[in-house]
Formats: sequence, C-alpha cells, structure tokens
Amino acid sequence: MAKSQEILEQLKESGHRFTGKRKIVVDLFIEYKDKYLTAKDVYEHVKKSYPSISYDTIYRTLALLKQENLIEEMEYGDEASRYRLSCGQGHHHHLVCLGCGSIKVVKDCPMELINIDRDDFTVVNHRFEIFGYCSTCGHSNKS
Amino acid sequence: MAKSQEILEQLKESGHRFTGKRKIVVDLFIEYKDKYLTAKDVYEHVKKSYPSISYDTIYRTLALLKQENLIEEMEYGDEASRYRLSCGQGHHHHLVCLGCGSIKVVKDCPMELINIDRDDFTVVNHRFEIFGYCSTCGHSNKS
DNA sequence: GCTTTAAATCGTAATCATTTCGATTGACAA
DNA sequence: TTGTCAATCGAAATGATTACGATTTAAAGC
Repeated sequence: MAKSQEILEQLKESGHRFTGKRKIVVDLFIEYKDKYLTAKDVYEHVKKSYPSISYDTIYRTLALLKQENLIEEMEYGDEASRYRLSCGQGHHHHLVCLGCGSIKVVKDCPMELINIDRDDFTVVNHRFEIFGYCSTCGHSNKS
Repeated sequence: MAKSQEILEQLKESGHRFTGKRKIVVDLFIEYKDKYLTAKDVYEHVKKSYPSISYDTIYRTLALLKQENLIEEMEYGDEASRYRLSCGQGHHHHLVCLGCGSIKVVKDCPMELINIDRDDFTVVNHRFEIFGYCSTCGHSNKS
C-alpha cells in the first residue's frame, strides 16, 4: 500500500495521472511480486473493480509502467507476453518457472563471461533466460 | 541443388512426400543460408512459382522442417518468427544482425559458464541470443 | 500405365494477442 | 468551479498464425 502509493507518486512526478485503475494494476503487481502475469491476467483482475475496463487501458498502462521501469516484460515462445514488478535497477537475468511463473534472479551476466569479436559486431542488446521448474513445481512436465 | 535433394530425401525417409513446393522452400533456405527469413518472406517467394500457395502450406512446411531439425526458429520481441537453415547438430548460440538478419555462430554456452543452484531449480531449457549490427550494417539504428 | 488413398494443398474463415480510433470521461491545475 | 488534455471506453482493425472442409496429387501397389 505504501509501496503502490510511492510508485504512483513517481508516475505523477513524470507527468502522468493518478487513477484508480492504475492503482489496482500496480497493487496487483505488488501482490504477485515474484510472478509473471499476462495482460489477460491483469485485465481479468481489474474487471472485478471496473467491469467496463478496456484492453486499450490495460496495454497502455503496461506500456507506461514498463517505460517508467516499474515493470519488466518477458516473452516465451509464441505465448502472450508476461509482466512482473521490476526487481531493481541493476542488470540481471532470470530463472523462470514454467509451472507457476515464479522467477529467481541470476546476477551473473553471460555477456561478461563470453568472448565475442566486438570489432566485427556492434552489440546493442542481448537476451538470456533459463526455463525450468522451481522446487515447488518439481520435476514434472519436462519439454 | 544436391543439398536440397539430400534434404528432401531425408524427409522422404521419415515418411513425408517430395513436393515441388517443399523443394522451393528448401532451396530458398539454402540460398539464404546465413539469414533468418519470416514466414511471409517464404510465402512471397513460393508465390512466384505457385501463385495459389496458401499460408497453411507455408506454416505446415516450416513446422515440418523444424520438426525434422532442418531449420531453426527464432523470435525477437513481438515481431514475426524467423527461420533459417539448421547450422548443425551441436548446441550453439547466435549473434543476430538487426539490420539484415544475418547470423554468426557463438560456440560458448552461458549455461556452462554460469553458476546456478540446480537443487533448487530443474533446468529444462534456456535462451541466449545477442542482437546488434554486423560490420556491413554498421553501427546505425541503435535501440 | 492405371488405381487407390492418405498426405498435401487450397481457399477462406477463425483465432488470439495486441493496437487503433473517434467519442466520452475525469484528474487536476488554475 | 471550470477548462483542458490525458485517460478511458467500446468496438473494430490488424497481423501473425491456425483451422477446416473440399480438392488435388505423390507414390505405393497392381
């Protein structure tokens, strides 16, 4: 609650408005702070309080929160994008549970460990994610 | 041509048919063996020879070739999936040029360099790709 | 070569996530 | 309290991909 207030203040400072819908979205991410949620998850949740909520609002809110570095986006295969509360400013990677969507942070970055010829290639971005099952979800459903 | 023949023979051995459309698709991947192509690229190309080609055929052909490990699929952001000729049996990663779609192979795998607690997490998969611009495309269009 | 038949293909519609848009509402600065 | 523009709504559009009933065709067997 204090936390969501803080986040919404931050939005306000960067020239955006404080709305009830945004508060609900932020609260949801805080509640599930160690999980990835889909746009649909968020939509269904907000719908409980605002039955007339539109996907337009959901996607713009997600884009805004992402742009403000308050949430992170992740894609896996051709499934819908998933979002979670930003876990901090430092660069990091994730262990993503395919069962429950929970994540663990990996601090090591392969870009610092790997050797590539940067004269031959200008790196602008990289992607590194590890998928599997957390201890709760066990060893099931191997793919 | 010898190569495409070889690939189509391999398909045949696993119980699939040799069709003119499949040959054209395979030839295309051989011609652009160092680039990623979208389903649409493939569709447009086949359309030249078979104007009535359907996307159904393109996607099933891509799925078949992928299933037979003849091509590899890659996704970047919310753009369309891209495909390229399989570069071999060994595990590897890619430098992907955001300009022209060409790729370079990286033999090092971060999973061998990084330290994670495998008692706490059962790894089933990982993803590691480096995006940027090749020497031909230069340093432009940073994102 | 001719028949057979299941795989492959066609044409088109459906699906699903996401985006767009004109009209309306509402937050908040003055 | 009011004016303005961001935010939202409702609904349709988009773009990639998939699905499906009808038709065609590769290739195995005669």
